[in-house]
Amino acid sequence: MTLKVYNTLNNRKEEFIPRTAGKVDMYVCGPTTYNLIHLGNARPLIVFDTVRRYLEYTGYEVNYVQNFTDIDDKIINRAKEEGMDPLALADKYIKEYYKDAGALGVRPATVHPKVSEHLSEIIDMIQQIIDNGYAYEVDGDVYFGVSKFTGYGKLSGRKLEDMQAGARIDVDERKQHPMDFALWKAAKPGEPAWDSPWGKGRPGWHIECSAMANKYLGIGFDIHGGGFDLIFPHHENEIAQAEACTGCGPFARYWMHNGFITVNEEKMSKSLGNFFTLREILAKYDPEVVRFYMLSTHYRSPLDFDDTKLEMNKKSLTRLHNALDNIKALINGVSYGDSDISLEKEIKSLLDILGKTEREFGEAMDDDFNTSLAVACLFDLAREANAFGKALDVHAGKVLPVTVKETLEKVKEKFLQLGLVLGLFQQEGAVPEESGIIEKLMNVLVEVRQEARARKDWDTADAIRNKLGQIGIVLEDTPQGVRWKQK
RNA sequence: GGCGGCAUGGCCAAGUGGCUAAGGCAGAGGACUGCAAAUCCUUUAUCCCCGGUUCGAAUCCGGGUGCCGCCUCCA
Repeated sequence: MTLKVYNTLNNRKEEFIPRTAGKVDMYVCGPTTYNLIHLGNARPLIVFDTVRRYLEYTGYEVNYVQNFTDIDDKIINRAKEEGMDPLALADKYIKEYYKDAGALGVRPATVHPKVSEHLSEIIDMIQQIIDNGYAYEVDGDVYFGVSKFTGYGKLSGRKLEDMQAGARIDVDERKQHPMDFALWKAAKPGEPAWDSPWGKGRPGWHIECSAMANKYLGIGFDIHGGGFDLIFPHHENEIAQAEACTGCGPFARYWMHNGFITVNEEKMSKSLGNFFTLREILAKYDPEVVRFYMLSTHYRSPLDFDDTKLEMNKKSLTRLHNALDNIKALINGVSYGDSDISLEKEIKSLLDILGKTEREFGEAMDDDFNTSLAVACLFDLAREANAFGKALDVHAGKVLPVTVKETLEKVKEKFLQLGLVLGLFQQEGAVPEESGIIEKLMNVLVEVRQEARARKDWDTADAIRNKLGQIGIVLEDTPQGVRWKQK
């Protein structure tokens, strides 16, 4: 099994070979923290968190760097509106970011560097680029001269000549080439500013990632990720800066880009009125559903978001949870010991399926992180496990061989393990609180209902079940006894 | 205008040359159940259109149609 990764740099799937055996260094562009993160921000978080989890699952040690852009025009404008200090505003939304990411089951990166804490690295890098002849200063601004960097356009597959023709921006006459971009912006009155060899100012947008990736991972690190829209100009510029500074390349070896999220088939944007913060979605849906939804499509494909699909995915996920619940109920609700019931054939068959699931799951993920297929593997296992449970039903009430329990434990473990690679089932281990009082109350209700059923008093039995149903508690009568769960 | 992507059953979505085109949701039928729930079994596709390459194509090539994205801050 070898991992293949689609590399935007060459527009094809390539075998993944890390620069250091057993280790992966990856950098993912993080949010500009001027607001709560929106739906679109959530996708790369989930995608690259899953990439990281899978790499770790296959034995790599992953060094994961994700920046926070806490110095930026949008932050400055927003801060002005709210009468806040820009850095304080950024800091506030960094805290909110952690809440949202955490809810989605996204683990914190190994390092979360902030622009505001890396000014000296950034300034040093800009100076080096100037010294190397790739950048020039004009009135306190510093621009990168794209025509001097021969590799410009290699990531996005664009040629400078073509871009010139299509440029729609007002060209700053001080630029040597219309596509030149700012490494350093001179401060206007009232803006946050830092001292530099070119006077007071702040970094341009692209330089931060080059500088921080370089600091924490060094030139030639393994994976650089982000959204499709960042290919140009952001990532193209990152490459130009880093390689112009160090004089060598490649800056990063594998470039991965996740597809966009659309809402009702249109790009999400404030002007179209289909802009959603993650918070708004999480108010209506379990974060696990959102995560599952995003992983149900390959990361490079566009994904359309709407309530109908969310609802569909919620039901799909429930099927997986039900399978897990069914397995657990069999483990806990059946007596095991010496038994003359033979289930060797069923056990062997289930164990074969288990091995097959694990293998196919790996093959799916090895193929450029095909989470859609990987999820299908979980559904296949769920069906087989349920069928196994079905086979046990005919022996309800009898003592079953311990090997059955051991098999079920293995299935449960593998199910949870593979689910966790996708970041699912993270709540499974959660300990129920409430000092067990709800548990006790439910036992009383179930007992009363069972007594009613014993004397065929269906009206009473059904009334209890229906009324519980109205408050979101589902009762299920199974061969192994009564089960209840919250909907 | 330049560049790139996509088009698979009612819906979502894998599959990129060859056994019966994964999986999920919804629908239909059956089993189980006092009735349910959960679950299992069965069932639903001429892979956008037209040409071509090939013994053989959803899958490769050409053309067409439709949709989307990037080129400007954007995940």
